[in-house]
Amino acid sequence: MARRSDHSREEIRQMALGAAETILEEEGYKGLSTRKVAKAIGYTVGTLYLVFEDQEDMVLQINGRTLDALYEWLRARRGNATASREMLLALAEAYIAYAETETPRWNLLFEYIAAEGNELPEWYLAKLGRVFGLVEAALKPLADHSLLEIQQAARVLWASVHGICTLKIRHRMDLAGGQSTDAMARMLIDNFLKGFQA
Amino acid sequence: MARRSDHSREEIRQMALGAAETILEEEGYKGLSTRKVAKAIGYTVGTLYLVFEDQEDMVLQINGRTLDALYEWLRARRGNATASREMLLALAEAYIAYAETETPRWNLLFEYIAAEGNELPEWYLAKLGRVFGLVEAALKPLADHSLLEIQQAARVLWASVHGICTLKIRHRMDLAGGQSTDAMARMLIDNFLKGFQA
DNA sequence: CCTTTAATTAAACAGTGTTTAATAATATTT
DNA sequence: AAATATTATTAAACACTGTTTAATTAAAGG
Repeated sequence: MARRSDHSREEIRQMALGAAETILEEEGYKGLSTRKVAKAIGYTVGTLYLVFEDQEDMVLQINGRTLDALYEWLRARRGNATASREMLLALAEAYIAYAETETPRWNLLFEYIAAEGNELPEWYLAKLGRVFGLVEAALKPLADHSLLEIQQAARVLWASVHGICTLKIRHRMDLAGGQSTDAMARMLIDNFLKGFQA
Repeated sequence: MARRSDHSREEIRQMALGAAETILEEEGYKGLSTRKVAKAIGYTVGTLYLVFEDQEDMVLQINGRTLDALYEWLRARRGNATASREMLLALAEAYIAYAETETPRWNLLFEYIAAEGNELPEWYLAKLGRVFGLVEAALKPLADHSLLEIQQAARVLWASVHGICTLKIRHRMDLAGGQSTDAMARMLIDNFLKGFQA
């Protein structure tokens, strides 16, 4: 067959991404394959290569949608506290909850490692920046710091929460003295903020 | 052929792990395959399955050796400062340096995700605990805290440094306001400690 | 109606992890 | 020493994987 045009390219792209997300959820990120995605949308692998450069590109586009979803998830859960501390705690808990709820998608977010030299595309960095922005916004009330300092603190804090989340989800912290991930994030934020505001 | 017994099982295991590490270094963790390892040591895949349960088991054993190497690396570089801050900074910088120097091996350390339910084996958790122990030791001089508090702080701090390292190496922080990873770790440790000691 | 265009597929290639039965070199027993 | 039992090792198969290719076929343009 040829030129069925049952669906536009954009439609196929969206269908593929949707199908990939379903497979991801059901079989984990190692169960994701081009053939499965193609079959799920009633096409062949060849068609996928009309819409994605290669599998890495597909993963990157899934990750783009995940970043959007994560942004909305965090925004909906950050609360409306005026105090930095409360908002940061809410963001951290929301981030951890997202990782626990959507573990395979969250894993895929970090599975993709830009191969030597080929950096992440602009549109992807923009989505990433939007997420960081939420943390920056929460830190803004601390007026006695420059914008740069706040940007940097946001990155440090966010990366740290992410690290706690990672080690917990990958079972790297099943050792003695086990606190909950939330408690660890709280310990981090409380102590960091005390130091940052001093 | 059969029963050559050129090498004992244990010898084959060691040879395989060594070969795997070389491949890892040269081709990254996606270039690692059972067939390549087998070929490198002059055997066939079948022989590998006499020595490893499956590829996941092989990865876990590589990771075990990486944890040992990391432990020695950190121990050799932590310095002999009496102050917690200086030792923690040295540890953090050493950890980041290790990740940058041995990126593929370090990546593999977190690529292995225990499949639903099957937890990490005891011997692996022990090796992990030994690494955490270095951080705990650095925090011990802060006498005004219980052992439990120190254990918890060690985990929080270590996870946080790891998070910074991850986001940097996976290019998730190529955004405005770029500080060096070391500077971020310093910011983290300084602020956290100020809060923790208060 | 015929020709051009391009969407779609089937098939191939080279690789992967893993399992199987066959092979051949060593131990053990006779 | 010869025959037998054992087992290390391999070759081949199976069912996958990502990716590329040429062939097909439906629709668009003239």
